[in-house]
Amino acid sequence: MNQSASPYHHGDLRNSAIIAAAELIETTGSYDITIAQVAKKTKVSAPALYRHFTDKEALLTAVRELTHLGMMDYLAHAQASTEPGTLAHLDALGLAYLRFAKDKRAFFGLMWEDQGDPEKRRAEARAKRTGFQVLQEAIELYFDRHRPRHNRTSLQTATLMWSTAHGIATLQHNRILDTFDDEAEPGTLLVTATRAILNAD
Amino acid sequence: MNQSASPYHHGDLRNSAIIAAAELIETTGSYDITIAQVAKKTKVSAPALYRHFTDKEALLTAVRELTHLGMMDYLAHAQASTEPGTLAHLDALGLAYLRFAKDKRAFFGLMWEDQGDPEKRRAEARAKRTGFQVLQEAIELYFDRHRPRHNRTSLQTATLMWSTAHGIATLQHNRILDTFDDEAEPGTLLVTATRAILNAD
DNA sequence: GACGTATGTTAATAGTGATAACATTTAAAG
DNA sequence: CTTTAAATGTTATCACTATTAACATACGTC
Repeated sequence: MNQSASPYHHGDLRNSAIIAAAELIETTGSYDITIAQVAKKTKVSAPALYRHFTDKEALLTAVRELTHLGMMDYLAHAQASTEPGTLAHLDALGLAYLRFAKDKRAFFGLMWEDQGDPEKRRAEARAKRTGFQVLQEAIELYFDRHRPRHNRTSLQTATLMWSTAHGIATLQHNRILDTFDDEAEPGTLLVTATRAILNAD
Repeated sequence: MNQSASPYHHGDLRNSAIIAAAELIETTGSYDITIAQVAKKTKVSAPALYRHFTDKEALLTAVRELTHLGMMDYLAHAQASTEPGTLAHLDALGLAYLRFAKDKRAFFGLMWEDQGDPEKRRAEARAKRTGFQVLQEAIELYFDRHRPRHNRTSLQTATLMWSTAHGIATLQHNRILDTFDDEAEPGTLLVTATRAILNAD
């Protein structure tokens, strides 16, 4: 019962390490963290982490899972605060995405990083798809109420909208948007693009 | 005159190193190269490179300059092979961007990387703007011939179009597009978005 | 209570960017 | 020319990385 009596075994090192890593990413503003930093923050030796993660990448993958959940929170909040099937609903989803990219800058960079290994990529595909499907379903509801002039599917439209939102978010993330247009306001760009994609024939 | 007589001084180490770095990035398909690799390829000791670059980042910055020139080639070719002021001209520019992202995968990743230091970012801003301005001017010519229903400026439109192209390119780059929509064809997405952005009110 | 497994530890390795101290070549100045 | 300073190389060294090896301790089960 007395924890300080047996400090040899941590008890929940795996989860603690994931949280420590996430906190480090949060505070340093970069996902370029080291195993040693995580170990220190968890008050454990660096090799101990290898009992719970095959390598550094595996730890980051675990953080990515958390990150996807975090993004889902943003999307869920947007969903809950607007009426499904409305244009405002789609706007809210896109704006939530931009807000997430800005609020959780380092995590945004981390989560879309290429995994290299096709194996690992597949493992994370589900989490990525989940967010995308939220958008696609929202678009379906929108199309139910507002029949578009074009004949693109909800899937095609979602891909188009996500691409646009992702482009804006990424340019903002890498601080390039200002370079192109110092007046550009990401949110304005997004709602403009959204309307164009939904309505154009 | 006899080069092999005095191999101590390389002669043009700075440029050789930049080219070696670029070739390494090309062949390995990643811009995560090491100073040691570049030194070896240039047949010089690693510290020698520090006579010509303050640090690794400075070397990569030099490669980025080359990369931007390379992208300009793609854009220039697109410009030369289509009639200015036409929709086909704008399509060609966007498609050239996508093709560059695919052909020169590692370089595409490298060139848009965030510089962190605002100082360094400014230094590269010019190169980034150059490509953007090509698009903006092409849009101006297009608007001269095809008065749009909306009243967005060429700058706003260029920002919107670049964001979209960049989003598609980035999702493709990070191998996420398939995850969302395995039928999605980047070029088709782009021309669809282009028309929507240009024509929608 | 003995014993295997899980989970820690410290020691050690190869590879990283970078600096210091030293060597050689080149170019300028006398 | 020759002396000398600057430019540009070299090898040795450092602090730090991810990771593995060898060893130690605690936990759960028979």
